[in-house]
Amino acid sequence: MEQYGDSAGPWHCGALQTCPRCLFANLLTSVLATRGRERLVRRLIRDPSSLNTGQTLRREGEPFQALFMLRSGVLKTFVVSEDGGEQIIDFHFPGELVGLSAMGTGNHLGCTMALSPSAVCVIRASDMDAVCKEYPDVQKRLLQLTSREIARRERMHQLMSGTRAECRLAMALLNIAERLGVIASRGELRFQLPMARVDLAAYLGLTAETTSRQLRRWEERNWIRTRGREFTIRVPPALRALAGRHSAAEAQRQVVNAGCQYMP
Amino acid sequence: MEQYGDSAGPWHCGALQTCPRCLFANLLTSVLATRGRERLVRRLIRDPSSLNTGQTLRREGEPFQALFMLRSGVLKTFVVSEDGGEQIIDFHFPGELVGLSAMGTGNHLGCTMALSPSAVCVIRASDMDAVCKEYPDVQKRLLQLTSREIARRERMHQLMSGTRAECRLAMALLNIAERLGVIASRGELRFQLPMARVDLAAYLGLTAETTSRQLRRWEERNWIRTRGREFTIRVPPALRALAGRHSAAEAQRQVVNAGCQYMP
DNA sequence: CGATGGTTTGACTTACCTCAAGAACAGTGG
DNA sequence: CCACTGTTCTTGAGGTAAGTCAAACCATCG
Repeated sequence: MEQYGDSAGPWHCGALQTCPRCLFANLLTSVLATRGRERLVRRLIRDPSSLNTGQTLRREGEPFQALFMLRSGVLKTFVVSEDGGEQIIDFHFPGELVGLSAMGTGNHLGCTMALSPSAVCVIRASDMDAVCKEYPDVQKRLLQLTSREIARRERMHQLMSGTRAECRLAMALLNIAERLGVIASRGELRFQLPMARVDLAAYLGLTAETTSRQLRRWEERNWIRTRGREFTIRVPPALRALAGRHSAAEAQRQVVNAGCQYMP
Repeated sequence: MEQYGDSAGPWHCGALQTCPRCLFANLLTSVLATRGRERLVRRLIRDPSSLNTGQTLRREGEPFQALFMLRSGVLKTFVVSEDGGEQIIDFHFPGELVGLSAMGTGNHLGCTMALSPSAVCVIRASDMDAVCKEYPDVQKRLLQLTSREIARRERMHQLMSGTRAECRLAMALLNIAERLGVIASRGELRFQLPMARVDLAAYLGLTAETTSRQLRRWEERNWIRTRGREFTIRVPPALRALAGRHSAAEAQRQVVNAGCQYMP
């Protein structure tokens, strides 16, 4: 594995250096030989740059001009409703591509802001276009990623349509841990919650109070441990059970009795 | 405008005939000359086919093998949770592409079922792959559509994170009317609700009872008129107001004071 | 040190869910 | 055509989870 920049976390890497986990891993993997990739990266990443906490990456309604690959830090995308309340559409974690939803419509739905000091690679739309035209495989990979984003949002919808606050919160915490790349040690998941409770609540369609109370209830049961934003999920299976493992292959087979006529 | 097949609705068209509103409009528009398009369509649409109410197009977890373009009818995609309850991920309306979310992961998240007699164009993944390789512009268009799907889901998330049942329902009804292609006559929107109340409720994370009660409340105020599945939105602006027009450009500007450093 | 913004906690209210029973409706078969 | 069954939709009564308002608490930072 290549050498990273200084120690701002596992995802952080030097300015114009090759970036195996971010861009390479997600966009160019198995597309080109190493030599070609490096050249391509130089062409795509024009302005590797950084944001301070609270700085915005883009505003609502702005025209789509670039994709962003988040290297380090965490972002949130939100819209502000008439009454002034924020509705959080999504969080963004290191290694994720930001702005995919704006490619189609041509402008951004919400405002994206840094929740912590963050570094992004800026991939201009025009550059991306040119590269895609030249290397169809890159475009195909981009299509795959975009499709996967829909799948992620579909699962999110599933989560949100579960009425109970418990479920939403449980699932959200597990999801965040996963996207942070947290690895279990002795069965526990330890991580820093990257956003304020209010944000987490707004994301889930809850209030900060309910969130807080729910967390305390779990803490009493020793399922989790919180100290400020320091989180430990001590019994991940408990939360997973709450989140409602929606596989249910058997139950489904009982309900759906009609045959599928296209997929033999 | 070209001649359609028999009168199964505005979207319905003959079997292997050119299909200006469905596939052409969405996937091949402004890509190729008319001659080329027709040939391409023949290559892509292998099995135009139909489903009866209750038949499934695909099951949960099945591998991705084809995209579907819905010509007529309405579909729902859902997963069944452990307790046996359906969670509805999405509805699909004529002219829409079904299965985009499975391209990336390689298999389908939920089960897709017809809510009314439906007709679909089947576009095999292998065919699509080949055509995309040959015509990069087609792939680009597909990417755009996929991206737009994310945007749609993001708005959906926004809707779901609004806690109130009122908002969700209002927004959902307007959304359905829009996707059905309903045009206002004398300011009113009349249409057949294509799904059962239970389904609508499951989609929104509500119960059928709350849905029913909410509708009655609106009916008392003369905002809507329902007779079974026959719907009339008599005062669309009223519902739109409830749905919470989340533009709020001014409010946003107050909240977000940090400058945007990438988009001049 | 006080100011600030995030977090917790409490008391109260309300919106929504649950359960249960009718009412409307469609399809079926006599 | 009319009882039938089953399904969907409505309506009601009652309980509970989650929202609201308000105050106390707790870090962080100037």
